[in-house]
Amino acid sequence: MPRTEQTNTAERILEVAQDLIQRRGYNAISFEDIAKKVGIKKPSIVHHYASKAALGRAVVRRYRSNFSSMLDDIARDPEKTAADALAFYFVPYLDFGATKDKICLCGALSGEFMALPKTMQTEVAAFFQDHQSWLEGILRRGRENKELQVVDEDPAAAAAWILDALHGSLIIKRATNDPGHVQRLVDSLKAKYIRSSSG
Amino acid sequence: MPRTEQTNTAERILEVAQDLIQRRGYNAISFEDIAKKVGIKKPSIVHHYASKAALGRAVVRRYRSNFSSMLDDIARDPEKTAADALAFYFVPYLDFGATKDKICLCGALSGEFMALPKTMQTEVAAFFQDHQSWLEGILRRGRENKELQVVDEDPAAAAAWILDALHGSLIIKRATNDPGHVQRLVDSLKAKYIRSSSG
DNA sequence: GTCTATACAAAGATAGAC
DNA sequence: GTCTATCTTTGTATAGAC
Repeated sequence: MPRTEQTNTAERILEVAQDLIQRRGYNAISFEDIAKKVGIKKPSIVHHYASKAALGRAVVRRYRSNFSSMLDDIARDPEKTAADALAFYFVPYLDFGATKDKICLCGALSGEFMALPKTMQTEVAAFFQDHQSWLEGILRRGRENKELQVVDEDPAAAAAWILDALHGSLIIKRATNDPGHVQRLVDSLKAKYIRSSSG
Repeated sequence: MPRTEQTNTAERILEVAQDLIQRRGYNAISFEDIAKKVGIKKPSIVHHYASKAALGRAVVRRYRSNFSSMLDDIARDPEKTAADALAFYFVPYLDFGATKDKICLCGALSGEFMALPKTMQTEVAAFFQDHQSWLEGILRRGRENKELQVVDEDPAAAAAWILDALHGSLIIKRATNDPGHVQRLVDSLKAKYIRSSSG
């Protein structure tokens, strides 16, 4: 009856669904799985999200939006150098890397991309494009400022390379059960792009 | 009745199943999908592979084995330099990259890794470990021979980086429908590691 | 080795009471 | 907004004829 509790159900469904997709993918999970974790019954989910596709789309959209807000905050912060921004960008990947069985939501969905509803495909594509653009902007700024070491490289190519490597590292760290995998990649990336204070 | 025809059915099932998984993942496909493409009925598949998990495992095992044979042939060929071997390694990725909706089998399976049968997980993990070891060996040889530019880098770290980037590039090229994505990454990798003949 | 027929469980989704 | 009950389809798998 308290209205505040009820409004949160839609949000809790999104959180649980996201967590499950990051672990197991989209086609392997069901309303039943989600309902159990939220502590409700299957039809209650349908009340909030008309279909599994609609729920899936809402999950990716929210994830993408949250990520973008964070990235924009960093990019706009006048106290942050391009090197700071790049280092901050790595943090969520390091966080996923530190878990045993979670990866980026959109990385998880990419394996079964062609078996995803069209509306979800659109959101996943937009996620990667957001990140490509953002990274490209940071690298370009860092090259002009000399805050980053982007010398013989096209910023667009470097951005794609970084994005490819980070997402690849997540799927491989989980498949090979290698806890240090992502950390080692990020160390390499930092060594390459971020001018070290000791050198 | 001709025995030669019948023996091939098991093989054709593997080929079709692999193709479907590379496009849509494991949990999104069914015996029905496979049977239709092979031109048989569902129960005929079960005759060759006792369960979906058994079929899935056979698909990955065969893929891994074929890939490894190719890699070993290249590595053992005395006429091939480390640079040749690395360039050859990129070819299958470029081939996947040239398709609209196919990626590496093990990359496709990695998104839903935790929702895979244990026996499949083992094969997928072994695939990535095979490739890590092989790349590491080639890079180490190339560094000693001076056939490759691996200077300030640990060969193990460089191998992981290359593997991460290639698999990441496949999932992102498909999600963003970017036909040149993998080619651009491979160009970057070649520029970095393979001493160009013109410079 | 392939088929028809069928068992059985799980999935997404709907109807309607509370 | 949540529930029970149910519909319908699809999935994996089995039984047994040919």
